[in-house]
Amino acid sequence: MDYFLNAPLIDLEKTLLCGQAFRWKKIDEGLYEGVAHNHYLKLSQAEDGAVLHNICEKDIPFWENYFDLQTDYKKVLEQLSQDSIMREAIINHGGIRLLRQEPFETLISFIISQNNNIKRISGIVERLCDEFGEDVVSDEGVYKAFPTAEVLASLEEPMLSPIRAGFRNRYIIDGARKVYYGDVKLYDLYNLSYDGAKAELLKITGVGNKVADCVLLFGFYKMESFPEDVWIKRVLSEFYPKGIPLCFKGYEGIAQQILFDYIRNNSERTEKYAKSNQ
DNA sequence: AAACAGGCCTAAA
DNA sequence: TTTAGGCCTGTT
Repeated sequence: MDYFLNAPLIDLEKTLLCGQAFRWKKIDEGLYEGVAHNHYLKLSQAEDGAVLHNICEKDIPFWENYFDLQTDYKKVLEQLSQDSIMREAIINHGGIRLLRQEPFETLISFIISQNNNIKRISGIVERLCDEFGEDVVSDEGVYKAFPTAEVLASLEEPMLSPIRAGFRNRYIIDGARKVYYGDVKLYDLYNLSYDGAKAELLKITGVGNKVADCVLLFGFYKMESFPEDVWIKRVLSEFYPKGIPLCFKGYEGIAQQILFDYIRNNSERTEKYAKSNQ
């Protein structure tokens, strides 16, 4: 069945391709496909929503959660709009929704993301899945799931060389092993505070402040996480030298995504930072 | 060709 | 505790 996902304001192009997730592909105008949490999906942009093509009825709750339907984006944007710079950013970049991603996939993906660009990150993730992921069979064909911690924990560094992640290979293996052997109880982090969960993630070699914040935001939906990468640092120094406004409170992560896209794309005020690579 | 990419590790003060 | 240099690979 095709299912209309009621997601007010959603912009699939931005939501799926802005760099919060790395397994979605644009296959035609307004049409995308990808794999998330072992579920394949093809979907297309609609007015205030998306059409999920040929899905099982039992998967509806899964996708509603993945696309963060429990968050009222109209209300959130109204709150964020109390800030004038954000109000301007929202005009063209307010259609981004946070995706509620799988924690282990998020962890490894953002380990890979460091000192890297979205295009290459996507390529590395794709090769990682092709090499080590299990099959996900769909009506459209056979796709690959993101590899499990168990599989990645069993690898030695040279075995990862085909994915061309370079110096990140040892980080990937360290992360997988710490998760698989319970040194970091990844799936308990849902129940910890932001600070507590972050301290756990920082035990992993290759996970620093920024990667941890991304994992907390995209993998554990801790909305107060505000990952500060080089782009956001430009936003902060240019627009918010005294810190981010109070009206971001509770939704710092959504604000971050909007500002990230704002400074990288289509912003007259920020075109001096024209992105070189994507 | 040289710099840079949604950073982090390590060594050294 | 903070800071500089280096890092795989790929692109411009």
